Amino acid sequence: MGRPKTFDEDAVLDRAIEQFWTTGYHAVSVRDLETGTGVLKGSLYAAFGDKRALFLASLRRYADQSAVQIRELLSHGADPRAGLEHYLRVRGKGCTGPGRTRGCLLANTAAEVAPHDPEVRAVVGQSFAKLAAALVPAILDAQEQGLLSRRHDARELAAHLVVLVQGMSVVGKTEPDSALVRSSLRFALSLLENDSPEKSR
Amino acid sequence: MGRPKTFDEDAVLDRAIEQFWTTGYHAVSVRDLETGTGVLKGSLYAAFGDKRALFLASLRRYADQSAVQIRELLSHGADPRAGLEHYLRVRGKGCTGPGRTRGCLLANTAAEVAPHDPEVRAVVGQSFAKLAAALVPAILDAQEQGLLSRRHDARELAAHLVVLVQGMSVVGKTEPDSALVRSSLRFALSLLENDSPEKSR
DNA sequence: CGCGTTCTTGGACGCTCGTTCAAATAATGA
DNA sequence: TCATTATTTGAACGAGCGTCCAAGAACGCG
Repeated sequence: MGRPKTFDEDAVLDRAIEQFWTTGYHAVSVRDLETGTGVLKGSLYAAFGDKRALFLASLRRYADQSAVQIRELLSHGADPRAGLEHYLRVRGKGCTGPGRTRGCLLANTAAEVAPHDPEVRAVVGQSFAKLAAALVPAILDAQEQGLLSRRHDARELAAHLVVLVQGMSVVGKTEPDSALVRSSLRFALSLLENDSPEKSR
Repeated sequence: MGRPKTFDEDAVLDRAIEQFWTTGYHAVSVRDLETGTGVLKGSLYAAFGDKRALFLASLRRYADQSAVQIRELLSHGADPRAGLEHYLRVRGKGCTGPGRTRGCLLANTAAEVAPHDPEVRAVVGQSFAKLAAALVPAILDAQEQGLLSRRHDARELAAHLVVLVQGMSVVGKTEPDSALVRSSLRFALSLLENDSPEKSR
């Protein structure tokens, strides 16, 4: 009953994600969101609440999509080590090149909004923790299969990779094709090479 | 001649740095800067131009201070390797703990402003490049003295550390004492341990 | 065909933003 | 002492912000 909605909420969130991602939370106005999503402000407020609530919904959706994507990327290659390498390569390519200076919405939000909004902070923090948690089993599997050196602790390596990826997404925003990002990516890939003389079990 | 200035421009910049650092560029208003610096807006505009120019001046000052600080930190210990370790430790501690969720102004700016302002982007990008360039000789020295494995290319390791430090400062903004930051720091420190079986020359 | 209900539409509100500027103030040199 | 010059001061401005809401429009149902 009643007049039907003329838009799909998830589709609107996807458009809002794009805007918050490329422009930042404070720099995007509700009028911008109006034209960007194609939904008039009145309807936006009716559907989502206020600007902050719309942002939180967008952020949560982005975080969920990231969690799904990392699982896809990790299961890409022939073995766990190849999955890890693929994840790093995709994340690295994602923040170099023209039009690739948006970085990662989670990193952008961590920098701009997180310290001043506990709810936002929780979403971003938990998302980072989830990313790291998703890397750990891949690392352990690779180590058990003798594809990856046991020199490093799996949890520490996972944390390191998460922090590194966020760093790449931030440093990459200063240049369309950052030499720093490319070099640090190459270094990270070298960490995944099994240069240990140990045998697999 | 004329009425003398009642404030020191550098001191005002230091206060402005604090505000932009903790609150972000867009979220700080000129009224905030007025109260924060103790200088009325009319004088701020007379001395620095507009808000963006004041921000750029603050950012450049911060970047200069960072360049000085990294040299101090690197020359801290007994040898180049100890200097690198000290640099990492200080940067790591700097983004964990209560009241330490401001991160790094350069990283914050890279995330929030850099993509939309070429001049800002240049300052931040060059600053990152300078940090990496400052790390290279320390790494090379440590390798030549047999204190650091030659397994890794010095330039790549330097880039990696810069990106990692920026990543720590971003991830650290989501928690007062981030386990991810601590773990990734521990991992980075393990990279600096000379576990290579090679002899120094 | 009304009736109830839900969503859309866009004008309006109060507020704060960044910026400007004329008047007031405090120093200098003659 | 007084004209000159540089700085301070705070009121004022237009623009844009986020938010609200009354009126209109589109549906299902009896």
